[in-house]
Amino acid sequence: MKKRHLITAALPYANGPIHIGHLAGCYLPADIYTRFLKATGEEVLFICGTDEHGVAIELKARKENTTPQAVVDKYYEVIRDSFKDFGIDFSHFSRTSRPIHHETAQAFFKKLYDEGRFKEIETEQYFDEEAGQFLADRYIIGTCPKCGHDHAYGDQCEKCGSSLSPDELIKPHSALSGKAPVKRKTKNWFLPMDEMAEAPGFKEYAKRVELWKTNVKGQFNSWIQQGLQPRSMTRDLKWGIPVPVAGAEGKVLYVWFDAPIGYISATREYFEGLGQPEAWKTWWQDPSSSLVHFIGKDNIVFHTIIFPMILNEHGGYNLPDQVPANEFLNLEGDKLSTSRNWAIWLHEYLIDFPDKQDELRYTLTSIAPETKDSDFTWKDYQSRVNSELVAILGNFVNRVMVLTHKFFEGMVPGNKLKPDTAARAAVLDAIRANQDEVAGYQHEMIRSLNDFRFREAQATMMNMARAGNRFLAETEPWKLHKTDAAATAVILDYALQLCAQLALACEPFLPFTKGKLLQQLQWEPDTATRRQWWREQDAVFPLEAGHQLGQPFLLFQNIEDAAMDAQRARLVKPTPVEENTKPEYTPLKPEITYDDFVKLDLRVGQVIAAEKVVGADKLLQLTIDLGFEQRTVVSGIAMHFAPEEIVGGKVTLLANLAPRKLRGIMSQGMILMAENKDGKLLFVAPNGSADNGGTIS
RNA sequence: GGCGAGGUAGCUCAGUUGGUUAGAGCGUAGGAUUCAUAACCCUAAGGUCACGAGUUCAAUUCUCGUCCUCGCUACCA
Repeated sequence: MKKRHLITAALPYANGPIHIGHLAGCYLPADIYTRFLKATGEEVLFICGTDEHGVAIELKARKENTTPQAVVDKYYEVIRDSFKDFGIDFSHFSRTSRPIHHETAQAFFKKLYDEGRFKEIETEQYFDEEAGQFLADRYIIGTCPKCGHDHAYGDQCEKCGSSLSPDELIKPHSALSGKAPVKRKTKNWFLPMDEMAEAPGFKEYAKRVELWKTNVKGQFNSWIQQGLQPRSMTRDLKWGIPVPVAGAEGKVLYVWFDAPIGYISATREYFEGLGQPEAWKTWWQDPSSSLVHFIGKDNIVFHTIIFPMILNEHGGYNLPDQVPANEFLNLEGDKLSTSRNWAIWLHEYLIDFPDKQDELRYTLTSIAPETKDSDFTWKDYQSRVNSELVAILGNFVNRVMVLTHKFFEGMVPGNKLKPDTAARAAVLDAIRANQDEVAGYQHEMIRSLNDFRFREAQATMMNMARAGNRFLAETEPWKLHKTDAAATAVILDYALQLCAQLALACEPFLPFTKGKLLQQLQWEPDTATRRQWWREQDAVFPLEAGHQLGQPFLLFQNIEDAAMDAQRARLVKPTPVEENTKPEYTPLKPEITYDDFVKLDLRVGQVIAAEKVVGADKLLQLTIDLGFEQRTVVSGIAMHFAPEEIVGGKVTLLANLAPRKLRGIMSQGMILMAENKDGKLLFVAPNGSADNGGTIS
């Protein structure tokens, strides 16, 4: 065991919020492991932050008509708060747009550059002249040469599944401007990974990979055996960290170069905040520190090959000791998808299930995709909560608390009993047997945690509560109390000590429950007690005779069917990929004459009042000012706009449309709306200061 | 296309360095019980271990092939 443990969790990409798949695959295991190590008294640092660069964020900003900075600012906060709410206990949560990260990443690049580690290679890349930038393969669209699908991407055709290069596409055009891209020469800096794989430091590191999880080892070996190719560490993009080299204007660092370095800059930032600007080096460079990366399976190659290679070439850094990558979590049988909104978002979950963080943590850990993809269903969630958390753990604690209050006024009754009758000897035997059983689980759980088998560890923790329930069934203190109060006292004393151990045991998995349990026990374990239990693996019986317990309350509540039905109803079945990504243009209508057009009386209007139409989901009742008069217009835009956000806005009104009653309200005209491909409505309005009532032609 | 991982009870998952009856939790059925959120506790039923072939005295486990799921894919090997 090394002296200190640096734990990282994959930097979440700041183009959307966090969903249960992220939590189950990466952040929860990392948090459990960190909490476990801390409980044993180890020195631990748990580092994370948002990854805020790259082409996807640039495109999202463009699509939403805002800036990349605004996008990342928004999601940085959402993501940070989600983690906080779920008790993901980072030592520090940073972001890659901070100056300290830019400096760190640039310094890294500069050192490798100055030492001649990169290869400068000139290639031809597709360039969008109108957008003024180079295009990633994914952003070139054209007709698939194999199946004729007219919306194939430059890297792959989603319809027939064939892999493509942009050159193969028929009629290629840019996803940004729609124009045909041209080829331009550009210079980039490549990491000669084939050569670097032969470096002694890397070869030494490769040996330890043999001991890692099969999925990780498999991919690692696959890449090494196939032979590595040089890979560009710079990109022709705008949004990112400028390449700190002369002649590299307009180029940024490849996100996969800069993102892992984010672990380092976040560590630096953390210690600078503590006023110890040099302390980060101990964690990254002292060989007595271990480095563990928690990631999802999509990140294996970067964390097991590219980043270690960069660290090794830079020199002076520790290479990872473990990369326990998980597989993926599905939701109700389908892949999670941010773009298709097939997900359970953490911030939304807490609105519907306030104070039920541990219920989700428990479910996700019990189905964590440790060896293969797994599936989250609301039915399963309900079952885990009701028949495990409520029935086993919550119920055991409640039974013990209620019995103690009933028989001993809520005081720890003490454990002194002589085996002076056969019945009493049997009670003491039962306690001893149960102690042995629980100690077995304790050792097993700690073993599992050390081996990154968190699902198994959590199940073993629950076995302790099961043992508690069995103990009560065997000793039946509610019966015995009528004949032997002294024997009943020792039974409940032991059961309470078991509750205290459960509070210790559930800490990595269920931190909120741990707090509730301690509150009921009116007990706060000191570091030595925790450490003794977790490290030396001795059972501890910390509650002293006469100690006054708190009032019992339920740790968990049953989840009703109705709540699950509501959640399932909320999930929108994802549409097939091609339907969603292919822009569908409505066919043109038959030709009309100018005379047809002039029949329309279009006017500039202004919304001066808006309210929801009672009993209608989609309708807003608007009052439109036309200068010379005010109109009441009922418009089907309530799903897209809140009344208060549109008051004051200019609109285009079709003013001579025959009035029509909608939901009992006479609507005098129609508001013109544009619809984008996501089905979102946008107002069509004059872009200057047009007067209300002005004509439009 | 290539490579990697996976396909084991109704569900979620363990496991097998090849060897008699393949495990757990949940769900289901039966029993027992009433301190406890009709919860707990005990018992039982449930599986040609994706499919086909091969090696072997013996294959769910090793080899090859096929099908399916997921991930990665650097002009793709």
